[in-house]
Amino acid sequence: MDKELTLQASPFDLGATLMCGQAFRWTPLTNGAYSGVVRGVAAEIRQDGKTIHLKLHGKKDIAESDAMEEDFWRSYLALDIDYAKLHRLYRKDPMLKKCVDFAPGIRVLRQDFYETFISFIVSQNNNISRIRSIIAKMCELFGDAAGKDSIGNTLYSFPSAKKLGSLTEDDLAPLKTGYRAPSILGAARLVLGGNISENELRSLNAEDARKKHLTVHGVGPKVADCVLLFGLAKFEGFPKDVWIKRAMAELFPDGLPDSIIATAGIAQQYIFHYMRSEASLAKLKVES
DNA sequence: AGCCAGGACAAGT
DNA sequence: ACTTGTCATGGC
Repeated sequence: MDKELTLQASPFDLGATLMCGQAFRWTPLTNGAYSGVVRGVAAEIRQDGKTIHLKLHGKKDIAESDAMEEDFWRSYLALDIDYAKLHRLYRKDPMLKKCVDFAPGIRVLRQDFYETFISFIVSQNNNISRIRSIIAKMCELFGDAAGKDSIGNTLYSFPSAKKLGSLTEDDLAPLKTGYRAPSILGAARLVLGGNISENELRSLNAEDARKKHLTVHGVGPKVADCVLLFGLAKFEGFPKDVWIKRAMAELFPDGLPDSIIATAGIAQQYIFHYMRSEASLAKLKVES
């Protein structure tokens, strides 16, 4: 089944939102669109001003999935959240204003819990480029063909917990995930066995959901907060990776205002993107 | 060619 | 409760 949708979004920056490091499965095409697979649905998405165009392809088994529906994508892209209001709050702090103003169109996506859980276990002590390539290969080897993008590349779904959990470390070897391999398999098996349950986690408050995550081997404070934020839409999650630690030390020595605690993770994404962008600009300057 | 990366963990203070 | 060494791999 194929379907096209349009959505209205403002403020919104599709490219920055998909490529800022919160999601690893969107690929820029030469025509300015991005291709990816979300819940088994092969999608191509592009932005034209305030309009978002979506081309969806769902094979028979998922043609009835809610991921083929407009409401799903409105939620996925966080278009139901009043970002203008959040921006007004964040801009009360001068440094946070600077971060927001650098890329105000970034939104925190509501991604699939299980995919986020596995993906951020892969992410530990790893760089975004390599995380993307590892996950791409994982999907190619163990996922299912979900469709093709407009230039003919086959798009693969994220492998199910059932599939991933049935693998051995030898099976995973081609991914070169190093010491993370046991954690990846273990996490998939926890989901498969119901010990880690999306429904249960959603019913918990952020603090308890975080504690639950910390019981999983390979999941520490940073990954736990990424899953809370990106996979469970618990916006209190505030992942502290090396960039954020650097930003807190250099840009926010007095900490962040208490007023943002409930949505700290959304603010975090502006800080993260600002910090990484500033660093790459500085590097360019040195090399010239 | 090294340094670094959306870190976690165990062992040691 | 904090600090430190170690871990596999490849991007840059």
